[in-house]
Amino acid sequence: MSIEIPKTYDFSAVETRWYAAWESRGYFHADPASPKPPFVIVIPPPNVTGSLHMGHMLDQTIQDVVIRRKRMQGFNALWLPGTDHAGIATQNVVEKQLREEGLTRHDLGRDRFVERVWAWKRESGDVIARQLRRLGASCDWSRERFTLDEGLSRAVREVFVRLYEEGLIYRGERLIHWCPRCRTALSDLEVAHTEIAGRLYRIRYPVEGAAGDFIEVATTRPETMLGDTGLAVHPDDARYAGLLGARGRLPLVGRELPFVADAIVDREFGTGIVKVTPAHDPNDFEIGERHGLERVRVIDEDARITGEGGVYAGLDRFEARKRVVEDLDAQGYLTAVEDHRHNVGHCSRCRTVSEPLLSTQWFVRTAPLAREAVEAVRTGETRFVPENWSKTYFEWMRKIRDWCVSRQLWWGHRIPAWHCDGCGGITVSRTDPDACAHCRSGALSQDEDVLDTWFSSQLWPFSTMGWPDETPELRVFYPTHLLVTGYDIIFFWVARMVMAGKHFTGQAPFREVYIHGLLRDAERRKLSKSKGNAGDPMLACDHYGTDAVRFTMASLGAPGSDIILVESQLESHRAFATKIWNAARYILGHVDASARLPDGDAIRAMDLSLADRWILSRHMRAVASVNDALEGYFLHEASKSIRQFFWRDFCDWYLEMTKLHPAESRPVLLYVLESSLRLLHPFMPFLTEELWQRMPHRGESIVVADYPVPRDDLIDAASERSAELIQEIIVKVRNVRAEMNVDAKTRLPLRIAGADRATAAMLSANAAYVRRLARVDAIDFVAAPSEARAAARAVAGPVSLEIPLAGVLDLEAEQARLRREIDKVRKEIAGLERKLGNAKFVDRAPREVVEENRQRLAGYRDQESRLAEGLDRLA
RNA sequence: GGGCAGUUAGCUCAGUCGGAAGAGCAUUCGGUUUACACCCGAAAGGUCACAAGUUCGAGCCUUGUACUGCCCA
Repeated sequence: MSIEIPKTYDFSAVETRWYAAWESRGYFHADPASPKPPFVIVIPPPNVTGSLHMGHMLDQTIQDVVIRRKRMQGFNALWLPGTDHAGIATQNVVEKQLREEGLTRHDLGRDRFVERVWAWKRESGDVIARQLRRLGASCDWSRERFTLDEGLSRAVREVFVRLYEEGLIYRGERLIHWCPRCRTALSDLEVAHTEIAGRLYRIRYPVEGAAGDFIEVATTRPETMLGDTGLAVHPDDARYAGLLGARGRLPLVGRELPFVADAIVDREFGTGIVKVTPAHDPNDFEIGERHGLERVRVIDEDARITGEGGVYAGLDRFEARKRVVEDLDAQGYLTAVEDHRHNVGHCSRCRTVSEPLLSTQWFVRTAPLAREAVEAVRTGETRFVPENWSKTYFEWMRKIRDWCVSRQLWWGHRIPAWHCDGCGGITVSRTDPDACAHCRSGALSQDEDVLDTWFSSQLWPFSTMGWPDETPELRVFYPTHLLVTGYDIIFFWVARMVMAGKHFTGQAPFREVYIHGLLRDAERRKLSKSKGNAGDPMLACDHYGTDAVRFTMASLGAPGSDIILVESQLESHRAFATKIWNAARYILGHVDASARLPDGDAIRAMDLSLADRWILSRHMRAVASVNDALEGYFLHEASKSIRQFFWRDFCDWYLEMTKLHPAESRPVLLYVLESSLRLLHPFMPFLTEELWQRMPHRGESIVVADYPVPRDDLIDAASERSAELIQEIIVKVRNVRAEMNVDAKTRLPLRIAGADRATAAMLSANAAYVRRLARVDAIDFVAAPSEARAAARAVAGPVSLEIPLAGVLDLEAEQARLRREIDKVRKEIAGLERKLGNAKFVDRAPREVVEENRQRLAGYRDQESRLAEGLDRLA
C-alpha cells in the first residue's frame, strides 16, 4: 500500500489540528532544570488593546523562525509571551465604550472603572493569545505574563522605590507635554511633531518711555501672549543692544515686560526679538529660568484660558487665538499675518495638539542610567543587528532628558507615594504605609497618578522571570539571548530596557537585538490602524495559508530596512506551499506505507545514480547556506536558498531526472524530502508537520526533530559538474526546439562532438537524461561536427551540439540565432581581452584571478570558433 | 537645523571578502511530457541616480551633487 496524500492542500484544517497538538504535548515549555543550554526570547508584548496587525506578524514570524530552529538544534528554547497594559490606549478604548453608554469614567469612580477595564482586558488578551497561536508562534504559554500582573507590579514598585531612594526619581514642577484630550502628562517620546500649515502673526509691542516707539515680534501662537513676561534678544545682536534695560508693555493685558539677552534667540527669525512665555513654551521656560522671569499660566489642563487671561478666561485655546488676533488687529497692534509651515506636537495616541504646560510631575533622572546603558552596547555586551542601529541608540542616549513618568490616568501602576496631610511630606514605600515617614501622622493619601506604561515594559525581560526574587528562571533564562523588534521603538523600549536591566540586574537584558524594518503599504505609508491600512494577518492567513504568509514575512527584506508588502508575494509563496505538497504527494505516492526512512550513512553506502549524487550534494549546500544565513539572522537569504533548492533543483531537475529510475532513487527521494521538510519547518511549521507525519520519519514530531546539519561526505563537486553539463546540454537543445518551433512531440536526433574520452563516457552513461528531458531519440558521439547544412548548432561547455533538422530548419532564423549567440560571446571576449591586455592587471591582480580570467577567455574563444563554424555550414 | 537610511530589470527587492549583475512577480513565445496550470519549457528585459576620485579592477571604498524616506529638535 502506497501513501495516499490528498490532491489539494487544505491548509486551514491542517493548521488548526497541529497547533493544539504541539501545545498539549508541551513542546514549547522550557524547564529551568533542563540540562540543555538555554536560548531565550521574550516577546515584545503587544498592546492588550487590540488585535495583531501585519507588523506584528512580521515580528512574530522572525522570532518563531529563530526559536523553532534553536529548539530543533537542541537548545532549551524559551519564547515567553505576554501583553502590555498600554495605559493611555486601553483607557481610551474603555472610555469610548462608556461614552457610547452616555457615561464618563467619573460616573463610575476609580475602582469600578478599573474593574471594567480589567473585564475588557480579559477578553482582548484572549484574542491576542489566540491570534498568536494561529500564527504558529511557539510560545511557552505556561509563562504568559501581563504587565499589570501581581508579580510584575511588585517589580515595578521595587524599581520605583529603589530609584527614589537613590535619588533617581524626583517630583517637581517642570514644563511637560500635556494632552488636553487624554488629560494626562506625556513623555517627550509620546509627542509626535508633524509639520502643519499655520500662520505667523507679527505683533507690535510698545516700548516704555519713548512715545510712539514699538518693537515687533513674530509668533505662531498669539494666544500665549497673555502669559508673556518678558522680551528677549540675542546678546550679540547690535541692533537691539539699546533695548536692554528698557521695558516693553504687553498689548491687551498691559503687563510690563523686561528685555533680556539670551543666546537661545535666533537672530534670523522674524525681527530677532521674541516674546517670552515661560509657562507655555520649552525655550521660553529656559529663558525664564535663566533670567528670573515670572511664570504666568494662562492655559489650563482643558486647554482653556485661565483666570490670568482676563476677558479671555474660559475660552478654548483656538477660540482664544481668534479673539486675541481680532482684538490686536482692532487696536492696531497686528502688523501682518503670513502663511507659515511649522512643526506642532501632537499626542501620539489621539493626535490632539499637545500643550506645553507647567505641571508638577514625577521624573526619572536618566543621565546616570544612560551611562551604564551606553557602556553595555559600546563593550558589545549587547549587539545590534544590523550593527548600524547602535548609532541611533547612542545618539538618543547622548541627548537624553529626564523622563516624565507620571500619568493622570486610572489604568496602570499606581505610584507608590503617599502625601501627608499633616506635614505635606512624601512617603515612598514598598508596602502601603500607615504613617508619614516624616511626622508619623496617619493622615496619608496615595498619589493619584499612575506610571507611564513603559516604566513597567522596561522591566519586561526580568520582571517576567520573577525578579526581584532570585528565581530559577532568572538564574537560567536571564539575560535573554535575543530581542526582535522594529526600529520605531528603540528609544521607547529597547534603550529603557537596557538602562533598567543594567541598573537593577547588573546585566544587559539581551545579548543581541535584531532590528527589523517596518511594513508599509503600496503607497509607502507606515501601517497603522488609524489609517485603516494595517492589514489583518488573520484574513491573510485565511486567504493564503499561515505558512505562506510566514514565508513571505521571512523572505521580505534585509534586516533593518522598510518593507513593502505586495499581494503577488503572498500569492507566490502560497504557490510554493502547494508545490511542496504536490512534490511530496508524488514522491510518497510511490512509497510503501511500511517503508523506513534511510539515514545518511545508508544513503552513502548505496549505489547512487549521477542524479542522486548531484541532488544530495546540492541539498547539503542548501543546508549549509540556510544555516549560515540563519546564524546571521538573514532570514531572507535562508528562505531564498530553500525555495531555490526545493523548486529549481529538487522539483524541476531532480524529480524529472528520477522519472527514469524512480524505484532506484526512492531512498534518496525520501531522504532529501524529509531533510528538506526539517530545513523548512521553522518557516512553514504546519505544512511540514503534516507531510512529515504522513511519511516515514523518526521521532514524534518535526517540532522536536533535529535541524539538518550539512554532511560534507555527501558533497560531490565532480557529480555537480557532470550534472551541470548534462543540464546545459538539455537547456541548449530545448532552446533550439523553442526557437525553431519544433513540435513538443517530435523527438530529435542529437550529435555531440568534441567530448574528450572521460566526458564522452560520462555523457553516454547518462544519455538517458538528455533523451528524456530534451526529448531527443538517438545520440551520436562524433569526433567533429558534420558538414551537414540543415542542422541547428550550439555549444555546451566543452562540447558542440548538432541537431539535424532536415526539412524543418528555417535557415535564416537559425543564422540569426547563431549570430546573436556569437555576438554575446564576442562581447565577453572583448572584455576579457581588454582586461588581460592590461599589463598592470596581469602584474598586480592575484594570480588565481588572472588565471581564472585566462581560462574563461580560452573557453569563450573556443565557443566562438565553434559557433562561427556552425554558422559557416549554414551558408 | 542635527542625525540616519535609501536610489540596482516594468514592479517589489537581494547582492556578506572589491574579482563573470541576481530572485520573485509582471511581460513575450510554446506547452494536457501519468505530482503540480498556484504548473512545465524557452526567452526578453540593466548607463547599478549623477559626477569626480582611490584601485590592475568599483553596484560595493572616498568625496561631492540631486532626489526620496525616516528619526530627533
